[in-house]
Amino acid sequence: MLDLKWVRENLDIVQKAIENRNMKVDLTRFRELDAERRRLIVDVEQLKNRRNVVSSEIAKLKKAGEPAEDKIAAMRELGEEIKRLDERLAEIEDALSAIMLDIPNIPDKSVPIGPDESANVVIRTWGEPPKFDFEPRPHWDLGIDLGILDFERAAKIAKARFVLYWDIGARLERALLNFMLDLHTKEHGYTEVFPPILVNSASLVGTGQLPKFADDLFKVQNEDLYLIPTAEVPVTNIHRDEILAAKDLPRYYCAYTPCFRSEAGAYGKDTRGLIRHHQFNKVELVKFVHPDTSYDELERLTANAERVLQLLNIHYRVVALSTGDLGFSAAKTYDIEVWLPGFGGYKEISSCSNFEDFQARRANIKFREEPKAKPRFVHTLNGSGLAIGRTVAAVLENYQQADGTIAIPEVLKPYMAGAEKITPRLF
RNA sequence: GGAGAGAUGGCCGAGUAGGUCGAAGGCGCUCGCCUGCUAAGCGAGUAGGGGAUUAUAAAGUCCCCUCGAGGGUUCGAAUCCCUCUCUCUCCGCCA
Repeated sequence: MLDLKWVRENLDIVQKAIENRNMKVDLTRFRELDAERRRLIVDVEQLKNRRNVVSSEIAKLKKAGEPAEDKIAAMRELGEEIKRLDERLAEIEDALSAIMLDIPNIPDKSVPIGPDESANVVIRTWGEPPKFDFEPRPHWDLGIDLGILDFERAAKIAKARFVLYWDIGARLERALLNFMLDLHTKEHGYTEVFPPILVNSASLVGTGQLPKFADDLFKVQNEDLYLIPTAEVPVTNIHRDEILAAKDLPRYYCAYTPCFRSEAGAYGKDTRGLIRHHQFNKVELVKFVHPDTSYDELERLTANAERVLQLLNIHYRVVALSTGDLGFSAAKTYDIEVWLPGFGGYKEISSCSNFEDFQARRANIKFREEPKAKPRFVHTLNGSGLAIGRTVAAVLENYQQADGTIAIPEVLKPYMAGAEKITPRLF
């Protein structure tokens, strides 16, 4: 959410930012509601002031044993008037906050302007695509033939876009998430947390998934609870409605959680393999930082995520998202796109964003510069470090051998119970 | 799931026959004084949000709201009523 006063005074900037995002929001209604709200506040508060003054006069009269019936009668009428105005004000404020919650974040100046992902800009690449003296195969073929990925049974148990990992495939998933958690906690200074994976609607409003994107979420029946689409939601909300001390910043958290997405608008997209599932595992990095440092922190966060692929020795590139491709809450985002030789292209494996104070204002996360200073909003950031399922896909495709087996990356060997490579499951 | 108790400022904790209570007191914290140093002591300050005012901002001043959340009763509610949420204790069930 943006600051109400700031929006009032910078309507043209907001309008332009929304257009750059290829979205529409009608700001004339905002202008009307905002003006009406302030008019009403002035009126109703004047009346309330009078009520307070006269009520204390009544108290004095009562104490002195003197009659106050005329004043009480007058206040009874005033009370009715106040009630009417308060109701009207509440309606206006509801409508206004609905608009405010629907306005996306303002992209940072450095974000490339463009209508969609075609305007994204490649910032850097790392490593090189592996060379094969055979035709590399996609991970789903490899996984199915090795008997470690079972899409058919997963569809039987749940539905399409789920997977059942078998044996060393399951271990590879677990190895990757342990490797990532160890890397970020031991070498990058993150504190590991393990949060609830069901969250309430207030948390989802805090990070920006609600009210706008309810269709993307799985909701628990008859409860105000949703399956998390990303650990960003519970972890960012750790400090909802809190005021941190300046010395508490920056805070770095990492979390492994499963993630659940309805993929409502994704029919026909990425229908094969591990790329776009209703349930997937992810290690998430979340930062709470001082506003002055958030863009430096974004660079470091992205570097922390990249480190995973570097250690796995898998080629990738980093892309700056354009205004048209940028997420609703983000001010700036780098996607890390991993090379998938069997699939024959790059695929997003991490999305690292600076939300500035957009989430902090929604979730009311503040800090004090000095012990007595006025609280200010922190800046929040997060990024995948990394999505596990897509990393499995990347390992399978990049480490595949001519005979259909998969070599195990050096850094994963300590996590693989002595296995040197993935061979077909025999039972 | 059943029964009971509770929810007040960063923390602890007063405050129920409704009337200067946004709230005593203590701790903590900030600033100052005092003191070779430290401790102790003394003084002052110390919730959040919103609105008005000033050409903008900071500061200031005035006002409104908030004593878990939302509603109600009343001229007036931390105090009374209703609903919800959470915490604790006991019982039941359960990994």
